[in-house]
Amino acid sequence: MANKRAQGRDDKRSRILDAAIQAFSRNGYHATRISDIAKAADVADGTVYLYFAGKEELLSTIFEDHMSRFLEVGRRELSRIDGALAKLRRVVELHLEDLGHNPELTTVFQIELRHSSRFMQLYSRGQLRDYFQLIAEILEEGQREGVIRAGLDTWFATKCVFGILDEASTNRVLSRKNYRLHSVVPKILDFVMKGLASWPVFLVKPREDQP
Amino acid sequence: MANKRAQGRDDKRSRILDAAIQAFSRNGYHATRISDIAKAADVADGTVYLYFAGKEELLSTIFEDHMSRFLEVGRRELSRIDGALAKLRRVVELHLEDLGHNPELTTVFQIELRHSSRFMQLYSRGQLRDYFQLIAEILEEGQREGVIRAGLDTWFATKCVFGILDEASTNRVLSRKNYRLHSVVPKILDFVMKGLASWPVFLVKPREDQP
Amino acid sequence: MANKRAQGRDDKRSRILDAAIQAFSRNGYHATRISDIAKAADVADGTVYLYFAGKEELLSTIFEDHMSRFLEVGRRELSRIDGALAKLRRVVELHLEDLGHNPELTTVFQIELRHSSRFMQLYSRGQLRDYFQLIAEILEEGQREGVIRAGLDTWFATKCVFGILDEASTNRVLSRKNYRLHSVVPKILDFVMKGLASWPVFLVKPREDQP
Amino acid sequence: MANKRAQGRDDKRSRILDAAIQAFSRNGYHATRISDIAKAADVADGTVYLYFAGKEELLSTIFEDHMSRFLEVGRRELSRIDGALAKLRRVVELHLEDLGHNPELTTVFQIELRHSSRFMQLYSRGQLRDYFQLIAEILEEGQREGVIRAGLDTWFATKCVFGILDEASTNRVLSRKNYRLHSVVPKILDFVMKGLASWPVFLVKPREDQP
DNA sequence: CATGAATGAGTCTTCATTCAT
DNA sequence: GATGAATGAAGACTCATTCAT
Repeated sequence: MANKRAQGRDDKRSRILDAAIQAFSRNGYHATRISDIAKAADVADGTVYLYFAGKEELLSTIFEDHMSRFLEVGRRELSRIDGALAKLRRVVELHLEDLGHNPELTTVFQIELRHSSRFMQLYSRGQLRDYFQLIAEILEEGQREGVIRAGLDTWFATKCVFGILDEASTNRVLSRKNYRLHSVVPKILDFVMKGLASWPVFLVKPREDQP
Repeated sequence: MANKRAQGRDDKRSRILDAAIQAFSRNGYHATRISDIAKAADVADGTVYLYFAGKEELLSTIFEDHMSRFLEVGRRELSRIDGALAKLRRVVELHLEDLGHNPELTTVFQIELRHSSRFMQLYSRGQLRDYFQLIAEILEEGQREGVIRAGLDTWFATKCVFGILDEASTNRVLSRKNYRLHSVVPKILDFVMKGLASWPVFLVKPREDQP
Repeated sequence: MANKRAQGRDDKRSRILDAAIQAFSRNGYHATRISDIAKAADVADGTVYLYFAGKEELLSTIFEDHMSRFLEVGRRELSRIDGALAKLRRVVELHLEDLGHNPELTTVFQIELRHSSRFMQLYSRGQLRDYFQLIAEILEEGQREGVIRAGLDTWFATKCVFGILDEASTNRVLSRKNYRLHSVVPKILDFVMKGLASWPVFLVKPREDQP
Repeated sequence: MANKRAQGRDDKRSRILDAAIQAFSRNGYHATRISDIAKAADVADGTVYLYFAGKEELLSTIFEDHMSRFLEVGRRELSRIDGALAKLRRVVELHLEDLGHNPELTTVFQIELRHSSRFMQLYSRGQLRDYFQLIAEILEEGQREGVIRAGLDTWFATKCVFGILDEASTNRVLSRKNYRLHSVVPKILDFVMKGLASWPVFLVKPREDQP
């Protein structure tokens, strides 16, 4: 009975959260009314406030909940993988796949969340920082393995990698085409690993662009 | 006289636009009221509507105006530069510098603009596409010169480069530190050109990540 | 057992009532939520409705309960006192003391109760009328004793006395100073008995203000 | 033209204020919706906020506006009257008449205003204090003339007089009978001047109630 | 009797936009 | 062209009350 009630609670919370994701992604954060969400979740307007402090918390909860699960899954998977390159590939796949499984969530993350005044806080600390840390550790592992250039500022490189993944995600959302992940992932890895330069550049005048 | 009148118009238009940039960046798009902008521009509320169709157009005009000028300057400068690598370096500099000269504009671009429902349209077409084109042409020129890998999907690579630049801009806005551009630009170029991989990886098994 | 159960009921009822007095006086009737009262009384929200029909009844019950007790005590005490003047003095003392012993109750009576739409009904009938009656009877007794002017409209005079007592109570609440009752009571009696006029006025032209 | 506009402003302000008095007195402060007031004043809801900060300010403005006018008229009239007793009589008349001319205003003052959280501030300072001062000065003048007992605490006596007047006003509102002022005023003056006591009391044992 | 999760009606306030002057 | 007073639609949030357990 207690179980049933607890399930009822979780059930309602989930339904509200799902409805919010749908609504935010379809109509945008500001255009979405609490009453829309409540109606879609089949609860009363006031019920939303039993689970969330307000509209903004709904948005940040969506982010945090999803990010938590993503990080958890990511860490678990990566712990089973050997080799920085293989790990990196998996991260790229997860980043694109994960959001790919829930395109509406992607819209919320890529478009709506950016606007939130709270996003700046979420950005630099909290779970997004954890994600950065996850990537940075892979790069450092790669350096120890020798497959990633020593001397590279791994935190800076992490931001670059994230920028590319983020841009790829945004692209998927905006282009609405069903990007084929299996074709995008290798391209990203190729770029991330080898950059733009053709080898001769390095072989002949490897330090041209370094001061 | 006609000139003077035209200047009067332009003057007012500029003042409104400047006020809008300040206000949007300081308080965010939604928290900014037309009356705030009008007061800061020293015009009546209604006057804003003589120059702009509404609040949203104010935002898109900021984007378009600035992007136009940026592209114009960019194209002019690049036409005087020889060599794809030198051009690429200049683009990176311009991207970061330009927005760097007007940090408030950066905020508007990186945070507020993303939220606009019209941004999706602006993103895929219009001037942002022109900007992508500018970069893509450099990459293609580099391929012809042999300094950039042949066989690289230049449009895809352009998106990657843009993702990195965009992330770098966002970082500057959010970290509020005075990023020293002269230290960031070389790091970006280094990453963009050489990627993550240490050379031995390529020399030993150059196609590991290619299907 | 029935007793115990009844005590349980009364106990809960009392706790709710006490909590309501505290809350109403501290935050005002409208700003007080039923849930505040329930929490302070350590019962569930719904339990409040087992004892009271609603928020409004809580307010009127506070008034009626207290007024009943006040009248009961008042009548008992007065029955043991001889002489209208002594009785009057005791009424003044009781009015100020009683509410004085429970300043929060005073706030509820002086400030919150006035606002109740039901107050108008309570005012003209019910226990407040009983209180008026109590005072009026003293005045009539005084007339029979000869210590109070014959020909005085006792009902009207009662209202005057009440007005003074009420104002004194309000003053105590608002000034938050600890009015010393033993100094206020004689002043009130002095005013009530002798009024403003200096004796010569009466001696020379005693009926100036009478038509 | 400027005049017309200014008139338009004042006109609208007045209409809103009048509508608010009607509405507050008929339905009570809390039950009155801004939209009710706006509709009755024949303006848009938002217009109310161009003239008043909110609902509460509407209430306090009604009080202050009216009290100002009342005090102004009172002071002017009293300056033309000689003798403290005559002045006192006029104050009683004005108090009852003034509110009598606008019974709805009386309801607002006697019932609704008391509930306002701001009333406590208004009570002890501001214009109500000015009113107290007005009465106190008459009493002091009466003491100098010798018609009012020397040694009387005039500030305390003022509160008593006010309490009586206030109670009389409340009575009028609640009883809804058309109190005949010309019969109430003398009764009040009689009570206020002579109190309850029959003369013999004073003549025989004048200080019985003084410590 | 007691609980407290759920309900949903109710409203103040903001502010983009208009238009008479 | 310029003004700024007026408009009125729109919506997040509260909380008294209910009722299934």
